[in-house]
Amino acid sequence: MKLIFMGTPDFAVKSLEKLVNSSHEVLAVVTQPDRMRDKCKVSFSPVKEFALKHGIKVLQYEKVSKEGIEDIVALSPDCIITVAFGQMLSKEFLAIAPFGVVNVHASLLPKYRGSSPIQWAVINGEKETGITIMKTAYEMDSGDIIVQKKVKILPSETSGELFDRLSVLGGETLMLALSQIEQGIAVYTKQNHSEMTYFPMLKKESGIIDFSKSSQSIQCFILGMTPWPTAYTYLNKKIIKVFKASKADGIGLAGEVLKADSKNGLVVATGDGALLLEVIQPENGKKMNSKDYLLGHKISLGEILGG
RNA sequence: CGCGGGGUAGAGCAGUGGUAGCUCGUCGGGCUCAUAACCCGGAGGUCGUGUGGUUCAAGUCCCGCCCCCGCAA
Repeated sequence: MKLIFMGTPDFAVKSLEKLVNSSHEVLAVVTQPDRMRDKCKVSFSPVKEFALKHGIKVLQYEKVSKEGIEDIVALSPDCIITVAFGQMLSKEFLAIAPFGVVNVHASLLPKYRGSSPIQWAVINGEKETGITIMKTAYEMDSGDIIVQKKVKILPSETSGELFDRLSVLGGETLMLALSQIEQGIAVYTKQNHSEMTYFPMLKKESGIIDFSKSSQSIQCFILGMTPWPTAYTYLNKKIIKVFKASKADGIGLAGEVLKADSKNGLVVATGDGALLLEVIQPENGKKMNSKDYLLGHKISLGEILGG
């Protein structure tokens, strides 16, 4: 089939890679404008990087549903694929291709609608999640399901690690769905909308740790926020990122520093016990073990993290 | 040319223009039934880089370059 691929981050690249190495023809790639800056250089989105490397035409619009419609229609694709694209599509746009717009979503719909399904699944301590391939409908993540695959979430798996696994599975599952569509044997199953859950897009500020919660849920929170947007707290008004924590003994006010020395590491009280913050990153510092951090920084006991 | 912090011992950090320091680790010794404990002693640095500038004197001030990081996207 003749396809147009729309996506932006690394997650989408795996699917694009599958398509490029298949019998399908990728007419063009649509990705977000190059507004991402890294240091002094302008860096392209991962999807754009990949497309350029493989000589695929790249199109970029602030709103593809408005500015891009004519270009897309002119290419007359059989089907349009979206993977973590980051723009809402108009009804008019959804009707361009004969087979419509097919989306790869990283959750078991109708659960975890929204743009950060992987992180939220980890944050909520889910045991499993998956990939859903659906035909995009106007309402966010509400389209009919074509194929769905489950995966287990491993204990102490971070969002980043799960991202990697799901991006591969996403590509494979997409291929399966496309071949079904091509052969005309695809079954479109309506979602049970009464069971739907929706979680908002994560922002930088979403990463602040609430130490009044249970140790368990804070651990899930940290895993879910890693590597982005990153769980963090404040110490002396400076941000301290937390990458890894394990349960420890102790009790105190939420966020209270119970231990802080290079032998024990940094132990902080939570709502139902305490956590040892193992791997942290101070502002302007590298990621390091909290024990190393404490060799050069003194934290007095009883200090409250956060706020 | 987006804003900002930083590169000093194996690790993490101090260091007001004037002998290079602290905590931990490490090595040796001591005390212990014993120790991640305690005591004594030692090793380990051309202070990111430049046959750069200022100075009687630069880790410290100025200039260039390299690298790391935070914020913002």
